[in-house]
Amino acid sequence: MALGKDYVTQECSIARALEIVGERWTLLVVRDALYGVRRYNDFLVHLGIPRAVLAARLQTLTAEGILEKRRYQESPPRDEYLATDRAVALWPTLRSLGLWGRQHFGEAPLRYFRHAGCGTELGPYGECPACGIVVPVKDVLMEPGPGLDPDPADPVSRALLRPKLLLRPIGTDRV
Amino acid sequence: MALGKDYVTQECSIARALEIVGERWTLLVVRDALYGVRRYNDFLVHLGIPRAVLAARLQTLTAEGILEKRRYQESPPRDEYLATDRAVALWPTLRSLGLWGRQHFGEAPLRYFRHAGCGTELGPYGECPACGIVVPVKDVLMEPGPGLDPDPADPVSRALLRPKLLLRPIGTDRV
DNA sequence: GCGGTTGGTTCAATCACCGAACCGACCCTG
DNA sequence: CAGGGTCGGTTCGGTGATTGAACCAACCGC
Repeated sequence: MALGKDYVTQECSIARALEIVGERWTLLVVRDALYGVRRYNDFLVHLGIPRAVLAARLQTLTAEGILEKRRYQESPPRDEYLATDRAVALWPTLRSLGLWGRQHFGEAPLRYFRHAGCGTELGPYGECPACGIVVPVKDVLMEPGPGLDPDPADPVSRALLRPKLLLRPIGTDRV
Repeated sequence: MALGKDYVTQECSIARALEIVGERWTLLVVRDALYGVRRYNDFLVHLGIPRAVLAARLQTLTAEGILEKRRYQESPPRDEYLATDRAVALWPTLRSLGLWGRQHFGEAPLRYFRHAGCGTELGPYGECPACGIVVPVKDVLMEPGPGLDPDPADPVSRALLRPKLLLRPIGTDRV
């Protein structure tokens, strides 16, 4: 975020956070990372983001320690971007933001998030009402809801139709 | 948010939410509204936002039902912008975002948020650890922390140095 | 040798944001 | 009743970010 003026005058942790994740697309990239998207091309087709912007966001997110660039094969050299603890720590924010969007502007739920251990749907703060604990992100099970297009075009959306644990890499079933 | 391309392809409540509050400055305007800022000029000096951008944000936030424009005096005609339920519903998001910013990128806490009833500092989800309840926004007491500039320039920041309940209008002690 | 995949970079056009100036309605003061 | 101040904007030129399309390079499999 640097558009002539940043939020430096704001003495506020919210402003500090928005300096880093407040740019366009950035929070959606983090969301996808938590959903298990890891590769440049998968982010690209799933988000419909311009390539240059995606490259810039991945770079700043990596520089800020929110994603981690890791080589997963040597020949040809290929890197993937993994969600770090800082990205995982954004889960409550993303969860409450999504809940707000659905309750005030959405219709049918698009995705359900459950406690993988017991199947109970998460409460507003990511807690499991049945178990009385805050569910770790890796134990959150994501399932498609009724509002979701059952036959999306891109393979990443299609992979996300199947129930999956957050942070687990998507199995795109590439051909 | 309309820059040639919006987030319409995203079937996601987070994307829906970001369409509305994802633009630059928007979440800071909502934050200020929760802090008790109500007037155009107070937003202006506190945020340091360009006038045209502020006018645009206030208009869209009003149109989306997040703020409510209300006349508070007739002559000269003056309006104020009040936080609606939709703005209040963003409190968990702002709270967790601010917490994330402080824990990962901040140093000393800038503001404390306490349960007005018992004085206990709020937990990460806006709950009172002592009382075991989620504290309603109007019962949240905001107090300055050690990291805050003790003598800020603008009168709104100065007014926010005193402990105050969220949503209560700031007393700017205007001359 | 050829086409395909992956992960980018470059570039012109467009759009949003910035800062400063201007404006109109109203008030208060002398 | 003229002059200055406040409040809540609008207008406008300049700058910077975003976009979409094109290009590119390394490598693979055939």
